[in-house]
Amino acid sequence: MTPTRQKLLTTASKTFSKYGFYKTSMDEIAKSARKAKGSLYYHFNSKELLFREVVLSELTFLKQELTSIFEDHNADSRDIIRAYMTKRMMIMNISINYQETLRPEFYEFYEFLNDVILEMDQWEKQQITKILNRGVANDELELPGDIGVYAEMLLIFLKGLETPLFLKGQYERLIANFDNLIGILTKGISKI
Amino acid sequence: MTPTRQKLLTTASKTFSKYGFYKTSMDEIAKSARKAKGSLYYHFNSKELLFREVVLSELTFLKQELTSIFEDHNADSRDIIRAYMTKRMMIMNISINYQETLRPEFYEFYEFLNDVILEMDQWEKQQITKILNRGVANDELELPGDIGVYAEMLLIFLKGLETPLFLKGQYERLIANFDNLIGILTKGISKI
DNA sequence: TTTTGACTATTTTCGTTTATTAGTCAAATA
DNA sequence: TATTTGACTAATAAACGAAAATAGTCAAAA
Repeated sequence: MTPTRQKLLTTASKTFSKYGFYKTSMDEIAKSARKAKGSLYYHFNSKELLFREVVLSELTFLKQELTSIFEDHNADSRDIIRAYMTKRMMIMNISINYQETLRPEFYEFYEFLNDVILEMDQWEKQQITKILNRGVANDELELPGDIGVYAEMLLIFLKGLETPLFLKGQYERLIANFDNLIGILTKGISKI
Repeated sequence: MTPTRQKLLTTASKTFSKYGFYKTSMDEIAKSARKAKGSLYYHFNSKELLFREVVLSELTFLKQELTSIFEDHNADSRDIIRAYMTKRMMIMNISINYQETLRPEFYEFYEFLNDVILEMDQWEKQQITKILNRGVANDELELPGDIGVYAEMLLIFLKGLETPLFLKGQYERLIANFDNLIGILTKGISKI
């Protein structure tokens, strides 16, 4: 990662998060970064690919933060799940460019990001499955049937909350109660 | 409810659900119903008020259907909650005009329906609170703290699922697993 | 009291011009 | 060779006035 590329990427991220993908021009990004537009196209082949990198970097950061949570092998499964969910929502709340991809606009915008989102979904499903499996192995959780399905369900639940929390700006208001809901949910799968 | 008014209302509902609020004209509705446009304005003062009536009738139907569920006083609380949630999603899946109000479009469309939606939310919160209270009284549920807050959380959860299920058209694919998720949730609050 | 359709006022669409923006490339730089 | 530059072109979007469509009105009729 050269300094120029880094500079362009962070400037792009800031500008996109301020004006959104469609209201941001490549000229504007280049100018803000004090670089020529040619450099922008040398490093990122198109506007879509640039935005892709920006969203990808937000998701990469999210993954890092989440990974640190389930690496704590001493914690109780229920606590790990709780921490995972809370942290996930906390980071997503500041991932402004990811949030833009949630808008179900008219003509299926952001289709070029489908694979990025899909990859993240699969990653998350994997991690949650890991946590659940560990919990069952430790005799802390009770999950009859396919554990993968439970992981998928939890993910749907989390993703379902994204619209009310981030697009309708209710994160601040609801996050306090969110703990409550997670409490119920984790109690439902807890053996103890 | 005169026959003309009824005819206009059902025609409006059909047309709106086919083309959406903005792509449907009042002329089109009047013509489809084989009535003069003046009649449309005699019964409903504006296009917005007409759409309001249409959505209201969908929500009224939903209320009726849901009411029949928690009137069964012999059923176990957990089963009632499960039935409530499943039926709610089933009816909403066919409430096309309500679904249109879920789209968070650019300029805060459908603001004129805010009070209708708010009223429905309050009604639902009330009903869920009732069910939970009964469950606690019957010693079937365990809910320390404010029961109203739990009801609100359940509602947020249900409303959070509306976007993935209806706007992203995943209802058919996910409804099977939905039961699973409700199972976990209700187990979390179950005493038995 | 309800229904009608011709009528007006307001919005939206359309076609054209103008301006902006995405993307290219040969030359310069390191 | 790898990177950076900015003038350049092609594609897209904004601006705008004219034409069409649509929301809403109203006097007459049923």
